[in-house]
Amino acid sequence: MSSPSFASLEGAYDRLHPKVRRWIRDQGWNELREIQARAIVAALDGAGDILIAASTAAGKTEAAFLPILTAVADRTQSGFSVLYVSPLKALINDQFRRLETLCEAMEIPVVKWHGDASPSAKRKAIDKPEGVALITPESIEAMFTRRPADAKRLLAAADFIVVDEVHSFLQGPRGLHVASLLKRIDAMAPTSARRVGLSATIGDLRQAAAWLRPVDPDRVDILQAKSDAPELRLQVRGYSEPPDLDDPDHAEGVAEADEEPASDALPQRIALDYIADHLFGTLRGSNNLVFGGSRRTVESAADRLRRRCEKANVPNEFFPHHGSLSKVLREELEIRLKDGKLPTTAVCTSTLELGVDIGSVKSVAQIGAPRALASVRQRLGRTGRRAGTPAILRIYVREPYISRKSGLLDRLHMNTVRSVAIVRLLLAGFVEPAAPSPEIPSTLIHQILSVIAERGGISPKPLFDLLCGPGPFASIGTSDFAGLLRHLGSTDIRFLEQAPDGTLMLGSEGEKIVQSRSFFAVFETPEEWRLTVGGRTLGTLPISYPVNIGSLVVFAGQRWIVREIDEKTRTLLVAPHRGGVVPRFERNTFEPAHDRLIAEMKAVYEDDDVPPYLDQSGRDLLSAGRETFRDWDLDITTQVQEEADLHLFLWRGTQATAVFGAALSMAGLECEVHDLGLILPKTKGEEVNPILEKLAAMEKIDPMDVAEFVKNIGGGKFRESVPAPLARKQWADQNAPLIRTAQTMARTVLM
DNA sequence: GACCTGCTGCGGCATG
Repeated sequence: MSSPSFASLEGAYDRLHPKVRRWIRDQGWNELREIQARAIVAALDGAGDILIAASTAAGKTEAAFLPILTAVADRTQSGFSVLYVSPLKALINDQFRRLETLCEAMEIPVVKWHGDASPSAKRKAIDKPEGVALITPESIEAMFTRRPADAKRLLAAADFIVVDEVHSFLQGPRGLHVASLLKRIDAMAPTSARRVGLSATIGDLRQAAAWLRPVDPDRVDILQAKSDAPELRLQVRGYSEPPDLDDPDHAEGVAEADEEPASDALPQRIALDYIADHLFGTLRGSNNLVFGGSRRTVESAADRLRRRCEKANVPNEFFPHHGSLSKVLREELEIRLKDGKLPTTAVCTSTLELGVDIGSVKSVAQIGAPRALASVRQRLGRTGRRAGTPAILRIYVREPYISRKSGLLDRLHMNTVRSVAIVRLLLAGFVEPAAPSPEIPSTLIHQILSVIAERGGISPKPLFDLLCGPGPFASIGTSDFAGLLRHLGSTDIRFLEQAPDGTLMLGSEGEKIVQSRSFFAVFETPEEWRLTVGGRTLGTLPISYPVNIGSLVVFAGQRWIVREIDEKTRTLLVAPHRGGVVPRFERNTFEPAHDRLIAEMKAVYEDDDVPPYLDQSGRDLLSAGRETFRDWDLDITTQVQEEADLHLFLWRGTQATAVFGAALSMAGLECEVHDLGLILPKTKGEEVNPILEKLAAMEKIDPMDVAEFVKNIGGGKFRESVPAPLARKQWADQNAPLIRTAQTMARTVLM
């Protein structure tokens, strides 16, 4: 774990291959960044794995590749010497451009290997595998299942495997997938390749080290860049929805009218209209990113901003960017941002949060209070990148209008308070650690199918040894595994079949799944409509979105009318139109908040400081929220009866609150989760207290019992093929610590 | 009351 002292770094440059040194001089670089010097020493003096954690644009790629190319420069063995694994094709294309001249100077071939990369370049690499391959996890998967013999020839002899954006793999099914593929590459190789992880600044570096090398995390050399965070300028602006607005969400979906209506029928302006006014006045003329939080808000805001440009008779410089827009439209915008010739503001979801090079922007804005520090930091990394320029962040908070009918939760102004809590934790340097992934069994099923496809057949024992043990599926024991195999072989699943000698082979369903092109990714893509105008694809809408001939839709920052519907090819032909409705892209989940964020919200309620970065309206909202908090004595009061409903204030993160809610469901109480606790509809305190007492008094709550009451347990592409007992056991294992705190919570909430 | 990500191999044809 030790990193060399700075004194020993001075000779780092001299350790590099002469051709690398010449390339560095040709770039006109005066010196190496500290993180690069440290990586050179770690890679060339050490023999183990390395984790490089530094902010965007800190030169991580060069930190890894300068020493790695030095180390492999004289290699003659066949097979790729370096694999670079990236979560994004676009990132591979960027990195290819950055590595091209360096590799050319070293006479080391480098090949892009993803779905859109040139087949002939890939074929050439198959004929003569050498040098560096830049590849996606799904392309590795494809190589394993479609050309296993080549997989071994190409991948097994690698000296280094570089994994970029490691933080994006620390939770979720795709991270489990990559970890499993790395393990399978190791299993083919005579000696394990050294792993080099590149990561943004993250909460728990040891977690990342454990992901990178599960068998020996303590021996991963962790190099963290000394943070040279730029000056931070921030503002939190508060906006209240107008009075008498039945449903601000509905209002957001109605695009502003094209013509000014008669003065007696002025449409109600909603908070988003005022936010758009401010964005238009503040951001015009420079490059910026506006994070909208949802595709719907992105479209709604982009439409409002474009209209302001039209009204002011100036060229539009605000464009939407999200995952449902066609690649062409997105790339046009990315190029426009990077070029920097025309002032450009992208209104985006998290699409522009990581990876892809769009240059440095002047400021970042966020519509709606953020829920995670990890993404706020990542977004801030897009601004203030040139020396001497500050990082600018504006948060636009929307709060409901308060009338006499308003409820307690509305009056607490949680969004404003959460924004203040976010800023406090941002300044304190807090970042959420990775949460456990519920998709472990589903992803294991994927890998079982993949290994069998790769090898034709395999016995249960070697299959277990290959996939399980330390690594992504460590929580699956031998009996779980045996149960899973039996389930997958059952007549209603038919993923597997077993030969008389015990060899596992693909069953009829398993065969179909593996043959399909969509097998390579461990995540699902829902069915969608394709929107086209004059043969050009604008993007996609969920198939669940109701459309008719004549439907109006705001999409890609413009307004359209649906002219034709082709059910067979799932295509909508649209034409420009003046009216529009902003579509819903649907999904009924919400981004979880961490324990510490909610605890900080409580601290914000209890304090009486007036943060200087709040505008006047934000200050008013904060102070009104605090007043409500004090009026109800919420520092000590945990139960509040509000008409027929009972509030339980828990002040815990989303996951702990949800687990407590599941424990209550077990006891027969239905409830809804929100940031500060639970709502029990049509419930009285006297009904709840005996149940809480019982929970608090129980010697031990068995997590398996609670698991019975969890809705949508597990997750992942193959969740429906996970045996129910295994799904419950996994949930119980992952949530056992929270079940223990649920008893403490029951005691706290008792009145 | 949420977001994002990825994709083979082959036959048949036109082209240089």
